[in-house]
Amino acid sequence: MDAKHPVRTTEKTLALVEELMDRGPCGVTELANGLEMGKSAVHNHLTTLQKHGYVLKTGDEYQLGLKFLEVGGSTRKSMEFYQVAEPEVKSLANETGELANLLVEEQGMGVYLMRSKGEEAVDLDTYAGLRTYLHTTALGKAILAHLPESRVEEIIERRGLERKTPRSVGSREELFEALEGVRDRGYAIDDGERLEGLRCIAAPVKDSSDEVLGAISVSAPASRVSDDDLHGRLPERVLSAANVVELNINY
Amino acid sequence: MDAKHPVRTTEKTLALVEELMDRGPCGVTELANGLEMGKSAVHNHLTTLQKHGYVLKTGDEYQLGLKFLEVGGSTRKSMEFYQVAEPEVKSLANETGELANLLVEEQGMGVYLMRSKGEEAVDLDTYAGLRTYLHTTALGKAILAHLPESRVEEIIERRGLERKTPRSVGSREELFEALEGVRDRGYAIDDGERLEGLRCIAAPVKDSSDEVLGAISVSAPASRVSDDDLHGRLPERVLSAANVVELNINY
DNA sequence: GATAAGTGTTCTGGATAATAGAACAGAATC
DNA sequence: GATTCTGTTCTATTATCCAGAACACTTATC
Repeated sequence: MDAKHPVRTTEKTLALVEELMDRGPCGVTELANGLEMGKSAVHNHLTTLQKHGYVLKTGDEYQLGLKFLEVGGSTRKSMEFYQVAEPEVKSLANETGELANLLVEEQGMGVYLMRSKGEEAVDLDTYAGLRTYLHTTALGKAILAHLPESRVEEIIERRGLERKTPRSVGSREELFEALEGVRDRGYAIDDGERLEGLRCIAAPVKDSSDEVLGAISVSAPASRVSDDDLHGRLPERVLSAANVVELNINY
Repeated sequence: MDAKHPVRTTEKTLALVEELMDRGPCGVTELANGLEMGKSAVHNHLTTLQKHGYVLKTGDEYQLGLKFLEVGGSTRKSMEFYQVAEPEVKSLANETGELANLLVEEQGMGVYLMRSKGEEAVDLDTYAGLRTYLHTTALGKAILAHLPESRVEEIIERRGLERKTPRSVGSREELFEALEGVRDRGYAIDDGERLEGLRCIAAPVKDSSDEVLGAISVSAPASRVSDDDLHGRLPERVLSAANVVELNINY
């Protein structure tokens, strides 16, 4: 699993990229200080990345370029699950008027593949590509509930169970209890755990051999989701969307 | 502009990433042959990228992970132009029922920031992040028409004017003539140049100091776009969308 | 079922290349 | 106009990347 002979130079480049992602546009000296590297080394890495389109220079500042979006967009486009689910998530958003999301698991984390806003949708700070802990969202719990228990244990081991808010899952017992509930109901719920006043309903998408491919959700402000909706109209609609994707994936 | 002291190891990693993007999932030997590198070197680079989430391994095959989408999505999200234009492109798609696009220029190439499909939209093989030559699309011509002539010359020098189809622009004279027309009309047209039977209308978005930020377009099959539409209803709608973005960007 | 040819992975030391540090040029600040 | 910031260039030395060989497997082939 771990690199036996890591390429240290590459690791420095990647650290530089992530530093640039966190800081936004900035100069050579600031990056060199943040990464504890010499200015000349940082400069060499930056000009190399620039040459290949991964970094842009405007004046004396460097920033990430859209080449990452090209590579990322291309990998997303090559995923059958995304291709099939995309139109369904879109109509889910249009029909409910709320925010609809698509999440997959990768290396123990949740990755948003897309989000689609309906007419009235709240504007969360999620975006395509954003990573999230699986145990902190309805989407993540819908996925965890249908992974083998050993995989779930691995993921807890690797990523921990840090509490995002006081109301959220924070222990192994709480999580497994929650996952049991998800399996019983068929869908996962987040009632203000991640964000006060926000309710989410998520359903898993499984392939023909019952392996979970990802999850679909709708997020809406509590003011527009009655307690009846939360266990009636909305889950029905989300489950139906997930079901259509399953049918289209399995031919 | 060019790296004086390029980091060769980083360049090898980037070459590996692009090879992986072109080939899709594949093994160590295939990559090593394609890149003319030793197997052990390729293996070291792959495990390093995997360690940081940029590459995934399934069985004996390696493939790109969604970390690129994270970095790319984050850079896109940090662009004010995208933030402001995104809802407008979406409603342009919904109201016309066709395919709406958003393009920016980067390093002499066009980069699609997003595409939004209306009810009847054709399904082109464009995707967020895709790069295209500027002179081959209506979107690109809308941008070129509002760049300083010296920039346009630089871009021609750097990227050439390769013809995509027999009908498309293929010489400096043709291009500058076309750009003149775009400036006169206020919008750019692609009438089957890029793809037989596909008509596109694109309008530039400029900031308060008249610098072009990008372009918005609608693409539709010729069967649904009359000659009247091509110079009436559609450009009006696209220009209006571009105008709204300009107003919202300049406060 | 034995052999051969494929795969990915590990290991090593010697050739390669990354980088710290100093020096430079230019901008901004005081 | 001196000082202190920038980003950039250069070089020598150190660190490290990588070819090539050997390994453990799996898959073909006869």
